[in-house]
Amino acid sequence: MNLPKSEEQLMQYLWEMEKAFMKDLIEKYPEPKPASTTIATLLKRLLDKKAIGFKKYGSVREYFPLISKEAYFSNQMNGVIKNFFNDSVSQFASFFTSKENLTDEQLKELQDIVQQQINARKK
Amino acid sequence: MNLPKSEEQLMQYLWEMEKAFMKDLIEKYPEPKPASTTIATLLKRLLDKKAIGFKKYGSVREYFPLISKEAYFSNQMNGVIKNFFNDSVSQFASFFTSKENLTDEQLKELQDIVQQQINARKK
DNA sequence: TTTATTATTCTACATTTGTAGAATAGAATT
DNA sequence: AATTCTATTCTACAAATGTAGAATAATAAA
Repeated sequence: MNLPKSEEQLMQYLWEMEKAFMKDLIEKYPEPKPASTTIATLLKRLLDKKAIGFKKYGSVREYFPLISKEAYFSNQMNGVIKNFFNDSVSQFASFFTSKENLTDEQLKELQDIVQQQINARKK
Repeated sequence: MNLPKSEEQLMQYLWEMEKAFMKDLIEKYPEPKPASTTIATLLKRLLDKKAIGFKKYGSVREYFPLISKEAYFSNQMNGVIKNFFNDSVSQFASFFTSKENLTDEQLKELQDIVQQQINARKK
């Protein structure tokens, strides 16, 4: 699933809120907000793609994501890693740690995170 | 600079080759290759966007990237990190190490990479 | 119940993207 | 020189995307 920018943005809000009525979503947008019909269109397109679902409360719909942020993101990353680092995760990691402007603290954090992960696995 | 898939693919080849004549690019594509005019169109669009340039050899053009793979990729990543991890690199790293299906070896590699990076910095 | 408000669907339309045929120009080959 | 091949530009067009007005339905407020 690869969503266009505008829909991804909306998903972002929805992931954040977990579930929301249209009006809540509209509120999320910063000024200048898009027309409400624009948002309605996006919701409809996302429904068609089965990226979101809704539960009816009377006649009002409460929307919620059908694909998790994790799954979606993971998918995006795989694409990036495949395309830019011919599928080598470590090549990616290497690039990431050196080129991405990580501060020393962040690098240290990363070290901890990796260590934790390693510990968590050897059980 | 955010390029559409088809152009990104072409850039990918060009980054790999560093510089290339149109025919070399065509060769890069796997079967079924797109029509040569399709590639020509993409080259033109990339020229318009100033993502690539060319040097003339007689009447033949040798194309080359004007934006580096590093810069482009870095930009992509920043977008992803900003959108998905509200700008927190470590939050990203954490997600990456746990959710991305890293093998134990890859995780170890990552550990080394981080260590190296840390060493490289404390001069 | 009349009116104003909100949510949804439909329709519309300009851009952007993916793809490629037609036309043209220069270069290589016969 | 005539023919063929290659690169490039132009034009074209369908599909996807970004955006929103018009119409309609359902609800809430006057």
